[in-house]
Amino acid sequence: MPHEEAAAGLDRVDQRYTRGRRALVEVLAGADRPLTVPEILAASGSAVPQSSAYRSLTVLIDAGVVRRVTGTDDMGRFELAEHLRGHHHHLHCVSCGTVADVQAVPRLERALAAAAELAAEETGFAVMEHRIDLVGHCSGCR
Amino acid sequence: MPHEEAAAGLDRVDQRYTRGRRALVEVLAGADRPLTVPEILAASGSAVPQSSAYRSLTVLIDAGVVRRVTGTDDMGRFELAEHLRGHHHHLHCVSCGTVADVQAVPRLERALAAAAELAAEETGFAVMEHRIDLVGHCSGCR
DNA sequence: CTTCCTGCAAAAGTTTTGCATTAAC
DNA sequence: GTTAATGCAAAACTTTTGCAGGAAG
Repeated sequence: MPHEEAAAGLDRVDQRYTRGRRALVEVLAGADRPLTVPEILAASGSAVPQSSAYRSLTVLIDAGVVRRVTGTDDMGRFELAEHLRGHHHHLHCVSCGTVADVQAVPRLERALAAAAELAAEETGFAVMEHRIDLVGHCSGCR
Repeated sequence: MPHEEAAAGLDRVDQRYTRGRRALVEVLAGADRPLTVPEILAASGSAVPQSSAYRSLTVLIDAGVVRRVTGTDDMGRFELAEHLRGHHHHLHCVSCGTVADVQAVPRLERALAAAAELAAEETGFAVMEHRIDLVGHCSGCR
């Protein structure tokens, strides 16, 4: 259970670990892929109203507990942050929009880190993280 | 001018290259980064109404002329397809949401292509394209 | 107790759709 | 001339916000 980490993260930004926020973390911890807000609401059994979900997700992102992922459509998808979930990348399905998790490949990670640094130098961009996404058709949509 | 390519692409999917669609292609051809729909509308001087812009962009994507990019926020951003614009990647600014283009690095591209193939084998995903995005703060937001 | 979070409802913003008109071929 | 794209207006959908009530520390 990632509750300790979540509590610690919230504490860092002077936020409380309330019942609603705990429910959100629990839903995300039980998912094997990033979830949309409608999916989160359904999974929590209407224990969390929309507005609180959006507000709490924003807070959790701020606390470094949750990460927002954008797919091929423009619908917010949410997952636990890397230190709670492990480093991985995403497969985006162009037909149904679903995002699936995929394990990171160490060799690729090293190459990427180097390239990101290079790109940062060239552009004056302060790089915080990199993303590699593979886009295509998931097994269900083929 | 990418008009010939656009016309050809539309022809392939039995679509007409109309005045409105030409205007959209022209706006995107003149941009150095992916644009949101509001930005596109502003740039075209209200020559294209919202609904037509969305409808035409969908058609142009279908024709392989335009590509949709998703940033850190959930707002659609559009740019010309790779064969009209050249291969490149994106820098996403987490504070203002702007997406800037960045030239691709050949060495990295090779590593990525190999990794994408590997990931495809492991997951049963039919990979169509890969994306590398760097996320951070742009020079204006630092 | 005091402060912050929640919940409802309504607003704001982007994207989609129906239908009559207009333009493309 | 026929078919398909457009333009307007209004709907649908996700996300944001105001404000009174309730929970957390």
